[in-house]
Amino acid sequence: MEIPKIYESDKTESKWYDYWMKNGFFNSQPDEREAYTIVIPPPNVTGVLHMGHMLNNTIQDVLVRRARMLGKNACWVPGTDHASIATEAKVVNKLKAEGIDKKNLTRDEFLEHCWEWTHKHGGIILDQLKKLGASCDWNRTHFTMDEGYYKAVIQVFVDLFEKGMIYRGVRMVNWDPQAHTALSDEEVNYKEVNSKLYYVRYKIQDAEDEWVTIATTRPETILGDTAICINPTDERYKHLAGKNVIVPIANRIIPIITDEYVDPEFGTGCLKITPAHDPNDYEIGIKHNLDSIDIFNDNGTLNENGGEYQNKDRFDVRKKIAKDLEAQGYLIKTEDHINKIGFSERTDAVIEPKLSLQWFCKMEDLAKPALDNVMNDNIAFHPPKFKNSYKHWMENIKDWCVSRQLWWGHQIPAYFFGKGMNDYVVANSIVEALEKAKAITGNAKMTVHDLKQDEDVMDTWFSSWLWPIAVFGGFDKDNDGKEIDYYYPTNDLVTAPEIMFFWVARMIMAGYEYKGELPFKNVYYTGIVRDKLGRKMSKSLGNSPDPLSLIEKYGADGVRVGMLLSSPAGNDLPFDSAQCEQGRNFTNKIWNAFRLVKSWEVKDFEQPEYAKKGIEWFENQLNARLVEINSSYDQFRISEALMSTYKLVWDDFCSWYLEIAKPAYGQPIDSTTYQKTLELFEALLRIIHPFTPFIAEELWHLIKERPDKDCVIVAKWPEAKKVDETITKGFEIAEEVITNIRNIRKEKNIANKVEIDLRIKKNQNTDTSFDAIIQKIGNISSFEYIENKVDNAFSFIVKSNEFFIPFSEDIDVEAEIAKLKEELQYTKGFLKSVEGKLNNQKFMAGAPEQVVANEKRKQEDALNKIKVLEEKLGSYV
RNA sequence: GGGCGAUUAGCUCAGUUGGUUCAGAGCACCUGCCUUACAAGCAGGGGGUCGUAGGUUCGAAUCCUACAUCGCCCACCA
Repeated sequence: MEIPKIYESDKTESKWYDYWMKNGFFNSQPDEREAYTIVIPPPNVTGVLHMGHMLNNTIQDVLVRRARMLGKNACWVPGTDHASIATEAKVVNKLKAEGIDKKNLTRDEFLEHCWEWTHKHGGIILDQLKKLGASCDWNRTHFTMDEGYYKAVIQVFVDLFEKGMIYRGVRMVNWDPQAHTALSDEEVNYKEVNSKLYYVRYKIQDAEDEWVTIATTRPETILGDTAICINPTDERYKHLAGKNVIVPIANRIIPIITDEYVDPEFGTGCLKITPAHDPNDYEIGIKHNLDSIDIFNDNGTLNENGGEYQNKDRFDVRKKIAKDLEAQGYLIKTEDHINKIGFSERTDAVIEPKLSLQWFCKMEDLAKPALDNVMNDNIAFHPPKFKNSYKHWMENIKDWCVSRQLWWGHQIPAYFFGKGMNDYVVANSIVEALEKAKAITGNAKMTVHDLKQDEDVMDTWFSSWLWPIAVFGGFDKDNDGKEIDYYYPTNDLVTAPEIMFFWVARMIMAGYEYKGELPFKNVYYTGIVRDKLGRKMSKSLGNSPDPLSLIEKYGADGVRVGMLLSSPAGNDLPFDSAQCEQGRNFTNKIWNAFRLVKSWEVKDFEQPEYAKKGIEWFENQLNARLVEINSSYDQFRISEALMSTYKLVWDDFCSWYLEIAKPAYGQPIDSTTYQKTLELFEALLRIIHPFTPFIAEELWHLIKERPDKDCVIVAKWPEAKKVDETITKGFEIAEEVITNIRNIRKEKNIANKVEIDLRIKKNQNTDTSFDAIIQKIGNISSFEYIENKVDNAFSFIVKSNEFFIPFSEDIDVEAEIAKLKEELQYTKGFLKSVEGKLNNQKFMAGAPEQVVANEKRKQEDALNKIKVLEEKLGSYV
């Protein structure tokens, strides 16, 4: 069989992915096995795969694949999120490009465009995941607007409403004037902005040329002022309390009130109050019973209260009004000022605090169990440091504004039967609503046409917080519950810390509210994928490589390894394609190891001692690595599990084992060693499979012909047997001897193919069981233990034993002496420090027994070595 | 403004309750090799007073206190 020298990933990946799919290896049905469940964080339906997804989903796939091999019934549920505001924004833009204005469409027409867009783009990201090797149960693909899911969301809304946990009210909300919708606090990002502080004076009513000056960053809101506020303790202004002032330009009369809230140190110590456009002013307005004048339209232009500025944009008005104030002598001065301004997470528009009628969800009761069960580690965060910010958020949680003035999403199931604020019912369907409305109004003649459903939809997260329950039909009353009982609670959630509040916290709340139980046992937080300059990878910066071309270039396995090489949980991943290159090199290394093994000619003859010993060592070493690997996995230290796997393959197997086992050039290998090597290779393929599934499967089948269902993806994870420390230690000594031999070969320019002799003078009883390996690797023709030192030889010392390589030419005695002296000096220094400790009475009294014993052993070893070195030096004189 | 976390080799990170070979790994780097599985490779090697300053201790990367720098989260100062 001709095997190419380079592993060709593109030829194998789709082949095996199709094969796995065909055999249904990704699919899961409840059975008697233990379930292992992950629900995917559903990506936005209209998105494409980015590097963050790559990292996130690689981790999930690694966990799922290993769980499957551990004999669990692994179920990874994929799906997408309708992403209400993001998708709606995209569709609006797309229509705009086609010359269609959303305003001219009916709701149904617009939704049709949304669905079209969803169907066109929805599958892209899932297909990309397949290229990465994601072993999701695709039969279970869900979408947050699927019929059943939609029903569940409505049902939860109705339920919470009936429990009194959802209410409707006028509140100051974050208004996005571009998307024309309210946003939750979590959807607002605050950024520092250079702005100006305008000092504006207001004339005191009925006074001769008496003025009061306020400082504001938003002069346009003067048109909405309904009071001036001062601190009651402020001596400068005390006398003004109760008087009235005239609002410049608007020429309205407003009162001067006092409130502790005002900081006398800031600005002039006088604050203008605009209850309709500032959250604090709103509070003060309520407290002092002030009027509230809304001056903005929903799109950020001024409304009829804006007078001559009506229909102009808020930022234009700011400039214009500043000029006008100046011209009319109201503007005293302006100062540069840095303040924080809220921006919409989705549209990046400057948020306008705005009074509006919205739906809210009470959080206090929901938050309690969600906080407690994270703090007590019933739900474990990895890394645990995220518990801190989770706690802080949960303890200061505010009610959740769940309504959005959008069309794409789950429409709020409130049905209005009259014009009043409270003339509505909340119901699962319009039929149900009609019954309720009839009951309330006593109007038996009412029909569905008398009902008008609330136009708004719900926040996207109001659907995704139900994900771990809804994907298993947990809200469907007609469902037999077999699925939800079996798969819920899920095991691990892998997600980004950015959505800890948006999503993770709320899933936990929903879990306790609706299942009385946690939704997952572990939350693994990934970091942010950054470029070499430390910038977040994003489409707008154009610094993100295309995942699919990476896969094309390095292979999916190579990319997976590259992503995981240095990404401990919670740490950002500084991405460098060199890491994928390393990953690809790793797959190639395995490939070539396989080529070597397959190239051997096999014959029946007695197994050489070195091979026997090599197998004994490697089996032990494999167990040792397996213990490390399992422990790393159990602690969610995926990068460390990968590194141990990497070393097992590269260092232990390729660099040591294969070099030991391989026959001399042109010579055959004995069948025992050959069979054993294949067995060991299979064990390696199992262990690498979660990280590099494609090449593992390819080699699994190249090793031998197998029945259909015999695939590494469903093979058993190897069992870690007890590690024999004497083997580990013994081999370490052999390694040290071999390294010394290699060094001498290199220093003296003795090619590896030139055989040499080795003589050993034993001064200490050490493990000799790997002598055959030293002989093989060192290419030693004659290997003997002797009593006396050898003249004219290169020499070195390992564990007080002297090794000699006799050489016909004269050796450089001076150099040998210098080397010995140096080593002697070091050892003496070492001894001194050890004896310093042993002579310290406080150390002897305070240190534990074991530590003292160790120091004593170190002393003994050092004394021994000094003796050998001195004798050796003496022999040169 | 409040809180949290970090600072260990050029880079990315390990380092479990202070005490064995505790100063480590991978990559990068340097040297020598196209040796017959792999140059996407092999063999060997250099490199850090563990952010700074104090303190506790027989002993500190590890514990304590300040300070410095960076990052994250939260927050209504106009």
